[in-house]
Amino acid sequence: MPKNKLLLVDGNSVAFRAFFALHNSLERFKNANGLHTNAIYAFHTMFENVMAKEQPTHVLVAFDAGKTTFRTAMYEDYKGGRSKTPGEFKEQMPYIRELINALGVQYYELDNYEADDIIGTLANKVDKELFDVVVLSGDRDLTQLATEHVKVDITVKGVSEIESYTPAHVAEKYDGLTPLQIIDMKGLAGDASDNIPGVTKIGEKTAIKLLKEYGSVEGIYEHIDEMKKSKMKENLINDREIAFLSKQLATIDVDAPIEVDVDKLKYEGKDLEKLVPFYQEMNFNSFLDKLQITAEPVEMEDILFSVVEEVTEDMFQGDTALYVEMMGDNYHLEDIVGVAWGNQEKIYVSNREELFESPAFTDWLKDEKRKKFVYDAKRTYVALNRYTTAPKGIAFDVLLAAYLLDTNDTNNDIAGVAAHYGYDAIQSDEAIYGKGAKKGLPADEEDFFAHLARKVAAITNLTPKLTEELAAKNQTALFEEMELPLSMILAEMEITGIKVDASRLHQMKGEFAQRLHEIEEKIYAEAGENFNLNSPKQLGVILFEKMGLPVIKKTKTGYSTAVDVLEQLKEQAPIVEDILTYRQIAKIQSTYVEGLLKVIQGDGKVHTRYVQTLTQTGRLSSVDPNLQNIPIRLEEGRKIREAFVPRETDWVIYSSDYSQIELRVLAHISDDTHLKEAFIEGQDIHSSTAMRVFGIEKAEDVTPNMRRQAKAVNFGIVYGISDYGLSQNLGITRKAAQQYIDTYFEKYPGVKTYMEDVVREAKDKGYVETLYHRRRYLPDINSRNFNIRTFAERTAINTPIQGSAADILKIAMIDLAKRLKEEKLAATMLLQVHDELVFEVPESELPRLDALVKEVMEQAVALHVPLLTDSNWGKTWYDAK
DNA sequence: GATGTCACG
DNA sequence: ACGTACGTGACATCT
Repeated sequence: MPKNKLLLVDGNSVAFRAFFALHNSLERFKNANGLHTNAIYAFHTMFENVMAKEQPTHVLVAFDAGKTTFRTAMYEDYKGGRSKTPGEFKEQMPYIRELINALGVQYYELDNYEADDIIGTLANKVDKELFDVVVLSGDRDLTQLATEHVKVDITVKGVSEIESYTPAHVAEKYDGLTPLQIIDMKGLAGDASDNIPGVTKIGEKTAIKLLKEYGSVEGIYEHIDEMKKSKMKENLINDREIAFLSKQLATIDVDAPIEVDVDKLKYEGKDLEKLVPFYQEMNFNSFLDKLQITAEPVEMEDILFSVVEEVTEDMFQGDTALYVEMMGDNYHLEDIVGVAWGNQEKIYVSNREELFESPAFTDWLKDEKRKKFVYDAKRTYVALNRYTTAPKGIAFDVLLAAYLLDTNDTNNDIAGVAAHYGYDAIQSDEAIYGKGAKKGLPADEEDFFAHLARKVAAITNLTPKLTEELAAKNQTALFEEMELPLSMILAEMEITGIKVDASRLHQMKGEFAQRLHEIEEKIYAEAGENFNLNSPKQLGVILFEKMGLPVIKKTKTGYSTAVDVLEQLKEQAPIVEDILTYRQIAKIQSTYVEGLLKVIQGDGKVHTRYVQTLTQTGRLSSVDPNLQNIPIRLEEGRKIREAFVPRETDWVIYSSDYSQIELRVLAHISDDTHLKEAFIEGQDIHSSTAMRVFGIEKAEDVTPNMRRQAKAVNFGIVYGISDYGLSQNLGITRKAAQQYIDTYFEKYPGVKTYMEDVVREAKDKGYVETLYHRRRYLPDINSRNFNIRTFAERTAINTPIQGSAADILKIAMIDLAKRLKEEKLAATMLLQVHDELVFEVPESELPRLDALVKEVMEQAVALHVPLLTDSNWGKTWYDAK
């Protein structure tokens, strides 16, 4: 029979260590009620680490009972002189007990005794034949307990570093001492942290020397007469009583009157019923997520549902939750493996293709009046559109709502979102389907159906909850009038896709391959050897070791070879220029030419996916392929745009973008007189800034260089400026950059006030908002760590600007989709690139589209300054410039 | 899976 | 004194 293992944890000292392990993140660890949670969090991590490492069969956490113990009775100054325990720590102790309880572990305390004594007694008492013992503490005093069957783990640093004390390790560390002699050592040398006095002038070193000769405190005093006359001997004689008292104080009582039945300490696993709500209360979302994944197959209550044989109309009564399952991310291509729908009364599940043909089902999908609640409307829409018909009447999207409520908390599956809102009758997809190569449908079809049914139940449960939360945060309109309608428009844009001229790309591929080959050969010749040009590591060795170029910047792992570094080196070695060219072409070749070719579908188009629930600011992102970062700045790359063409030959690509939308938004929110004036009068904004910052009277006296610098300042303002950032960007000194900033704020006091106000508000409320109540929480805004805090401050400044600009474009898109339909234009909206919309349009419709787009975009919202757009068109996206 | 680099707004 | 511009995604390399 394998031996049992008993883990004994010194609750107070581990908690105390935990508190200080994450002390510099104190302000980041706060739950919704303002409770600090750093010690709870770190305690949890430390405890789980040891549990995983030791795999004990039995566990107990011991706590100190109170202020007075038998030791204070002996020596009233015991543990005296300690600085007061911080309030931020004390408030967490009750929750640590609650956590231990939820982790399925018992704790124990005993009047008059410290945790040490409980641990010592239990370690001493258990049957050594049946049990090994592991002690976890933050206090080295406990090392005296180490024996052949008791190992003492002491937390050393951070949350994960532990030092294990066995008798052998003690001997090694203390020059041959046994664990029990540690007590004698404390008797002689004392212990400042517990305020144990010890003998005058004797420290650890001397104590060890004495103990090696005489064995123990008692041994020393038995032979004290034999010692030669010395100051030390005198001290020993004078402090005899103190020595014995100190030893007694340092001795852990291994025979305390405790009433713990070791058999009752058997570890039976976590108590999920307590742990899930505890994590929720503490906002420990990462632990919550992990729980979904690693939790033993939770015994879920059975869920009632019907597997549909034949679809009938009565299956679609009233408001209904709908879920469409696919095994992969790309809903443009993935097979639908199952569909479930229902409400409180009844849930239906089906994996039969006939479903999509059945009129009862398709009529319901097409009926706008019969409301559908879903998780991820766009995904649902695109998939169903492909199999049968586009669903109408989608009235709620749990994923989208969760994202709006807290942008930090999504990208989870339903189970993650559900757990966050206190609903746990569902497991994660990973738990049911597995992950990586092993991902697939469960062996038992019944498990799969039950999982789908639970998703429908979760959506049903969460819809009213999240609706209420949105209202509480004043986000109902944002959700109902902006994000949800937009998701349908995005779905249509994705489905439409944009045509890509593969032959053009193939042609470019050949040309670039040729050029790359030539540059490569040249570089190898210059370097005198062949190496992997794509490896920054190998390139670093060539440039900075072999060729001896000066190291300008380092990364975590070695030399930096980024553009700004190479730019500074190109004077010194011709190879550098070639490397820059190589990098530029290689990027275009791999990411754009080859990358795009890989994702062209059978219809000759690419169908991106806009991720609507990801960014912290409200922007969209685009994946698979990313069509929001197609090259434009450099001519070489810009050519890629020649491959983006309209779907019909007599059509053109039309593009319209907002001019300076972020600075206009800033002018609006800050209400700064001069900034507003510049836009109202239609001035060139960067020149206007240059005039004010450099004190120029006439516009024609602004040099291109001044304008360039002013442009950088304007960018900096939007990003939450810092002297360092601006100096890097402009290649000027920090002092000069600071001078620019100071002058800017002097000339634009409204902007300065806005920045101060928004940061103060963020510190106050913990979040910032856009014009349309999109919210971003900034938990770091009050951090004591300079870097973390200032980063949050810059974010507080930038987010309302970037986010409101995103709001405006979203509104324009919704208005435009509506108008295009009303005006019965054939023109189609294809892409959104943050401040730009791209369409394809029959040439004959161009004038009408141009007028409409301009009108709608410029009138999308009314700001204190005008909104302006620039538009262009041509045979390809490249030509729409 | 993390890291460095580089494409976009 | 601290060491940064804001927001993204894809690719190649290396652990």
